[in-house]
Amino acid sequence: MSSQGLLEGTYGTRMGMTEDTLSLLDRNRGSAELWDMAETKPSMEALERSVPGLYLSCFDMLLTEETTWLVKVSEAPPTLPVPMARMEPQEEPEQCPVIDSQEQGLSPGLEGQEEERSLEQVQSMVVGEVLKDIETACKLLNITPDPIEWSTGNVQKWLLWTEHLYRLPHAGKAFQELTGKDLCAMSEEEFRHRSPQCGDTLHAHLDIWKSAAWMKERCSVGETKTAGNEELWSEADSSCSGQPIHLWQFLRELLLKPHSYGRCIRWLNKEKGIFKIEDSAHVARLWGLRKNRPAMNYDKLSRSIRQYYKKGIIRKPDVSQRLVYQFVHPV
DNA sequence: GACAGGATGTG
DNA sequence: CACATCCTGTC
Repeated sequence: MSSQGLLEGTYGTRMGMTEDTLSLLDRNRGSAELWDMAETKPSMEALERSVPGLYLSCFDMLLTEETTWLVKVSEAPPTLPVPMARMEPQEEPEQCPVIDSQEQGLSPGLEGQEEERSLEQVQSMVVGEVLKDIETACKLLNITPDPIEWSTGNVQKWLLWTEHLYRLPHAGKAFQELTGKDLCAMSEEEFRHRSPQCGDTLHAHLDIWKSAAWMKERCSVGETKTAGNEELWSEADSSCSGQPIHLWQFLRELLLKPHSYGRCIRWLNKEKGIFKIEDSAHVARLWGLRKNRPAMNYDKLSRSIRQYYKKGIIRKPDVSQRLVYQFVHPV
């Protein structure tokens, strides 16, 4: 089968598939209460924990529950729930011997591992494609990937785009005068209230955008891209020790991973503990992300660093330079 | 924009 | 207590 044929087949079945997979996503609304909480109080503490879980479980469901479905419709390859049908032609059904052998019950011992590995591959590919498609949409619409930053105009653009992509009835009016922040704080319930026909669908799509923005922030420095999934979660090392992370610990963490963060913070003299913040805005954004402080900036971060002067944790080096600090007790 | 540090509020 | 936020002022 030619990729042309695949494309057509995909396109033809897109609507049905989309609805199916979206309703799947909807069943995963376990975290909905958390969003509701965020609505009453914009402290989005629960967000950090809920989003990655939601994100992973979304694709988890796609990749587990739907596996048989994925295999069986190999004549008419499936679409994924997000605008990423374009990736399909690259993945011809003939290219999946693993899944085929599974269908025929071959080598049951290898099956599990092989399946797991191929699922992982598919998963990271899916994540990558989602991010890519969001990026494309952003360029096209001239909006930022993070919904929280959207103006009312941006929200309308996104609505038009999503409606167009999924042939949804126009619901822009129901969401007029809402900013991205408003939208992000809304529960699925409210979405449906404003648009009974497609509120849930829109809410599900917004969730994906939110998760993608979250992911992107986590690995935006460097070209970690999709491959760095494992590294992303192991990054929680010092923060999972229980207590909330301190700023100086966080800075140490970043300095420990020059591969990921070397562009925004690096050692000038590791032995003496002297480091330089190369991209103040970016470091501040990462700190804000870690602490769930969207309004964090370098002005505030540096004020916190200055509090360390008195405590003897961080100081200015003997020859004071812009954006250069020194740990008083280097490791 | 970086930097210094006071004042005040918060979980 | 460890910031987060805001602010005045200097370089």
